Amino acid sequence: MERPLRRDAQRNRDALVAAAREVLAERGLDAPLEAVAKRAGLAIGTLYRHFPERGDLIDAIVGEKVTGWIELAQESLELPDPWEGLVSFLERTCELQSRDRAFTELACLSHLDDRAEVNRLIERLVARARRAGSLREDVGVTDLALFVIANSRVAEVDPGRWRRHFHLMLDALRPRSE
Amino acid sequence: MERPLRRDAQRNRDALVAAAREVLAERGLDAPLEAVAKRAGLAIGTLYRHFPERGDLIDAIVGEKVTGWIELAQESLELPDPWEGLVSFLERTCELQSRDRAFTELACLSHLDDRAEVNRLIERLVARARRAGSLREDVGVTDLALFVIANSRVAEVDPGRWRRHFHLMLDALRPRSE
DNA sequence: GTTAACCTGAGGCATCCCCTCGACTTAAGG
DNA sequence: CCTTAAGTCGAGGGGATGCCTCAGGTTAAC
Repeated sequence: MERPLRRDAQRNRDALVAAAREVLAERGLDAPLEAVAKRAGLAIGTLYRHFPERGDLIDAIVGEKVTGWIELAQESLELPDPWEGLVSFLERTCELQSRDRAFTELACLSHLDDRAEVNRLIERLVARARRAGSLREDVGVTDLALFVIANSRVAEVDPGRWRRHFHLMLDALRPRSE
Repeated sequence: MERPLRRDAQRNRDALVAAAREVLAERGLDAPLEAVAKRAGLAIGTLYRHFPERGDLIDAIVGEKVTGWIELAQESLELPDPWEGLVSFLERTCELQSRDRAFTELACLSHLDDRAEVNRLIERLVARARRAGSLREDVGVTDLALFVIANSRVAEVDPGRWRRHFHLMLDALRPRSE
């Protein structure tokens, strides 16, 4: 049923996806599709041939990013030390934000269904860290969300300094008396 | 030389400035001027009669906001307790951000000349708090700027919770051992 | 060589915001 | 009142930007 794409068509399709990754990272989820085509060195018509609806291309990229984020959370859960696990997740999330505007948008500004999955994992990261006494007792998932949201602007405005801010915030998460 | 405005003209001019305050607070510094006219219940032509260049109206509002911010810093410096002074400044700044998008933009995203004045005052707030031992030694003006920048996004995305985030951040500013 | 698949990019459409200007309205002074 | 200069109105011209289509030229594949 599914005829394979002609070789050049396949190459172009791949180029479009790669270009979309770059452009969305730079300009966010509603970057103009013409910028994507241009980056891929193709005409806008070609883009529409492969992805007739705006959603098609964007969805592909968003899917990738969400999957990547979920994997990140899972890997962090597998780290033996609970505190390190939590820090690893937060730090790498913040780093993604500093380099990928589209990721930032879906991480803190949108309300995807897929976020539910990540939220569950974050809850486990938090519960584990708290049980180990590494996290302030009154800090919950919501607070970490605020944390990530806060970083999104810092990373945007001053990409060279988000890490400094990040470490200050981490200090706020530790229990008061050691 | 300066004929006074006709009474209705003066009333309209005032209405425009008031409308601009509201609209800029809601939509940021580059809100469409037509929204301002509409809010004032006037036609766009009237707005242009009073403020022939875009800058004229915006500048008036920006001026107000900067002045207000400087006054806030001065008041905070006059509080007897250094830590309270710093907190007061930060908290009221964050609160302004939560209600005024134009303020947010000029407070963390732009590079006005007038910011110099505020920066000097902030430096004094910081120096004073540190001398009193209320502030972590390694925290400087830059860190507070990041703090304010961070809040701007939190206040935008989740206006009901910026205060919670604010208090967590304050904890990060205190010296480690009490 | 044939042909179906593919590529191209100018251009029509829509949205948004800028600002102007000629016709109309009204405050203010006599 | 009446005059008139000051003020108001809002349709509309102009420029950006982005979406998407389609007629005509190109090329992979057999």
